[in-house]
Amino acid sequence: MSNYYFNEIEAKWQKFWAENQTFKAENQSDKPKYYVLDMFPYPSGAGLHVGHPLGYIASDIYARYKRHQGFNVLHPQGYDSFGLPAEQYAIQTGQHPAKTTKENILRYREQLDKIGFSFDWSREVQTSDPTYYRWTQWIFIQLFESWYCKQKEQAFPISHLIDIFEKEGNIGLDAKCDPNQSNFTAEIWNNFSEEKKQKVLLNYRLTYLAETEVNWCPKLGTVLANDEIIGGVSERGGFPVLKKKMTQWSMRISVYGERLLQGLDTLDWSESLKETQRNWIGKSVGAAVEFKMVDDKDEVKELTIKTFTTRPDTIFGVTFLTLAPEHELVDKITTSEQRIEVEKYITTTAKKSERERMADVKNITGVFTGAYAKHPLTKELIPIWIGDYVLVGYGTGAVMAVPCGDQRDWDFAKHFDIPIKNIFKNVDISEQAHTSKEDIVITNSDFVNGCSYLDATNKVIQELEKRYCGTKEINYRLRDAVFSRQRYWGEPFPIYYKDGLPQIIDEKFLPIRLPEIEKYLPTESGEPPLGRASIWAWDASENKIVSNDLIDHLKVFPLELNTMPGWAGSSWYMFRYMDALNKAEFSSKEAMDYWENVDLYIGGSEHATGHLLYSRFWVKFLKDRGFLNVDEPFKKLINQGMILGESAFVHRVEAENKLVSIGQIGNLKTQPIHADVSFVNASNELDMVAFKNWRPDFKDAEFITEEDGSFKVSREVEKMSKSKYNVVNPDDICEQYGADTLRMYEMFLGPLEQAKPWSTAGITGVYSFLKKTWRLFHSGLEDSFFVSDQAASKDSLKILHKTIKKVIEDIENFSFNTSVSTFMIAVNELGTQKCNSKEVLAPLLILLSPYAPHISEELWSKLGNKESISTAPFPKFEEKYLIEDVKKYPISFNGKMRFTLELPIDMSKDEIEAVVMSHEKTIHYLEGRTPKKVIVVPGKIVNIVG
RNA sequence: GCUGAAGUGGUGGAAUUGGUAGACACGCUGGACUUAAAAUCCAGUGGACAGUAAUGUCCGUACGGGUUCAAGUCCCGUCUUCAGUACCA
Repeated sequence: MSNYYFNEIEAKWQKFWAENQTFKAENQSDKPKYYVLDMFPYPSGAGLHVGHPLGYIASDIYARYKRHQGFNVLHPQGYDSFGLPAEQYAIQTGQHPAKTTKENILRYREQLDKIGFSFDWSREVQTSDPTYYRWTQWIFIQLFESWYCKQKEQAFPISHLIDIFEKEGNIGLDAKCDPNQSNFTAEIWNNFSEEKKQKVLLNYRLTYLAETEVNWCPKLGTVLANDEIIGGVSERGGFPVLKKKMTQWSMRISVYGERLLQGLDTLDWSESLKETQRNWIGKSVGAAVEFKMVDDKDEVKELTIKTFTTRPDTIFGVTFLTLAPEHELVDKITTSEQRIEVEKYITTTAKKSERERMADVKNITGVFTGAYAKHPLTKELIPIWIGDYVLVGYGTGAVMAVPCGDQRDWDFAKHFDIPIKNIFKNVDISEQAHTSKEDIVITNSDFVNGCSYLDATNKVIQELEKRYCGTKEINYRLRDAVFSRQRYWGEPFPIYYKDGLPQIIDEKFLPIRLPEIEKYLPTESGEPPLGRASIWAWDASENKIVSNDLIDHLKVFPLELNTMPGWAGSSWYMFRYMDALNKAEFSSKEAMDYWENVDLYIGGSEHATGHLLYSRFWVKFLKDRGFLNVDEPFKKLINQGMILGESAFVHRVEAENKLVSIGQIGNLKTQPIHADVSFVNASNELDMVAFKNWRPDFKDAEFITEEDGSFKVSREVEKMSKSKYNVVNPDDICEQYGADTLRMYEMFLGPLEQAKPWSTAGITGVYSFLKKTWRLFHSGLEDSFFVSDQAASKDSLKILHKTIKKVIEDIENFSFNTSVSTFMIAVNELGTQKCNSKEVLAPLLILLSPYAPHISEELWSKLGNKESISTAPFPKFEEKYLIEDVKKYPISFNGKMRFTLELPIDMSKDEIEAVVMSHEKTIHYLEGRTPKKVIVVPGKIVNIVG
């Protein structure tokens, strides 16, 4: 074989790697470990397009590089195979989601295999596989059986909590729980009924059942977590989302808020991603301030309004309070005169959807309750209003309004003609509020007059605490995560109900398998799809019922009918890969002690507030409970940018069956119509016949072409998607140019983290590079394989070591795009030199092999090697090959390079000085500079650059 | 609004600690081979001006300033684009 027949080569080596298990990782090794992970894909029906493998190629290059460097590398792959699309498809077609999922996975695997990844497939996981979700259910049980001790900042087993209750009650206990939990003594606890005890414990468990206001998406028939909603509509499908009260499982992630925030500082993630998580956690430091209610006789009632503020320093500027319309005290405090108006206001706001409320931001609405509260420091009477700019879900649902220091309070006060009190010295607040905290001097404010923001804040909090009407408080925006979905294709909960209270199904019955149902829709009575199943916990593989207690979920004990959300399975999969076949544990201690956590994680940034936050939460929890030994799952994270598609548009003359080439449009009014990109060549010319066959409705259309007879389309960069007909399939590229070309071209497209459009046009550059590489190993005359054993020339060794240096730097910095250029330069130069020395060509192959593994393996074996190139040690860079006898010292005057001095490399500082002196300039060394960099002062400064 | 990232030829993008901007590739132009096309190979390719030419001079990294012998790179200000997020008190 003398030509570069990439198809044969690639098939051959892919088979070789699979048969020899070349990339199988061992859980024990003398080598240092390295764990490279990709975010595992959801196997969608559309298959992979060229954008999907981008991150996988990058991680594969890194994994292969680390193997060459002598690491024991874990580089697994699997599938996040529970999810909505398979279920929507099931609803439409009646096909079981398990079947579609299996087919999609097979298709994915086929496509992935063609690209030549070095995955260890023996560790594959699928989240929808019962042997996997058995452990997802197990983790859920551990969460249910745990509570969070605030004092120790750690989760503990619920049995400890019961001990504490029995001995001390919950008074003085610093635990994170439902804020409405009241206090009890040990005696009271011990006298509680079993049912009451269970209810109390539910308020402490890390996963709990609660009636919460949830984001209900009627079109999808399920609730959504906050991060699954983008701009008021569902992330999947873009359907409207409403607020609805439902009893749901929740995860008490909020108790981990501070640790999730602190942990970010230890991670090697991009600043923007960390910032996104910080914003999502949304820590704000301030004070809780209590305002006591007064009636007409000025007596303090037992009603207290608790507000949260980040600006305690402005407390003397309070001129009113605003409550959220849904605030529980609204009803109690409203005076009879104001009642009708208040109720009217509440009904109108309740009718508004989240979206309308967001769109309505500029419209100021609100109503006076008629009630007053007493200012905790001045004792003045403060009117209480309600307004929908205050959200019930944030802080306490009530704000102390300081119109001089907050723009929304200012707008509200102006609108309703409420007085505005200025407490800032020399600041004009007639046109807008003064919201800056910097350089302010507080005035008009009793004991904090003349103070800065910081002084005033501290003094006010001190005073509030002394008077028992306020404390320093920290608020987080992070909400507990809703964990129930009213869907079929997800993990069933290991839960049944007894007297309306949730009970854990014993571990020995896990996994609780998904039951078979006839239709994947909610029941007629509105229960989730699982309500259609009467027989549960049926082990199809063993063909028996796993637990007699659970035969019939209606008659014996009702089972939980919700399923877990998509992020359940993906929150811990990185640990399953370490020990994927373990039947006794989710992963063995030995395996986890060895692999620890993911050293490099590559995936899209769209998971910033979902997966990447939830998995950190679960890992911290599992660590607390001693099931894990690491605090963070992903040490280093890289977000690969999206590869966009270049859509093609055919222009149709409005209201006519005429298609016009873009050069002929002129003044015609046209509509763009998506054309499949495969009908368009690099010069934007459309294959008219193919287009007509593809869209029979344009069979008789008239084509107005350019003068040369071609028909041109317009182009636009869009997200790659089936509906835009701009999908480029990696299989086609592999077929036409080979996987090695695809891999290198995807890297060459641009920096890994940037979004960039795919353009098949440029691929020939990379392809011809690989052909040139191939030819480097062949003699020109007979075109046969020929590599010489003779020593390499100095020049070619120099090229090799320049390349080694650059490639190592590039891989370490994830600048794979510039590496490709480096290879191209090296191969061109070696070609020019007619270098065929094994001394240079063999190391070059190893350098290339992470990028283009197939061609490297083939040429490597032709060099006479029996072992796979993937075990060869990476070439070491040696400075000596780059050192020349003569070094060039360009000399600049006034910033312009004037001439170059060529001096022996081993010249000392003094000798260089002498030479420069002889150039009739006055010379002066700057202290601390190396001899290579000489600063000379001849009246003007001259600089020699080495 | 806030937070983060970025702005360099026709295009994607290179450029250690400030040191000859535009590497490499696409595209384009010209040439070789070919009946022709494709493929392949070779040369040229930021702009302006001068010169028959080799070449030379000037201008150029979003815009306006500044520091420096020297700025794509450092500092100040402005604009634009992208991403995330938002009545968050």
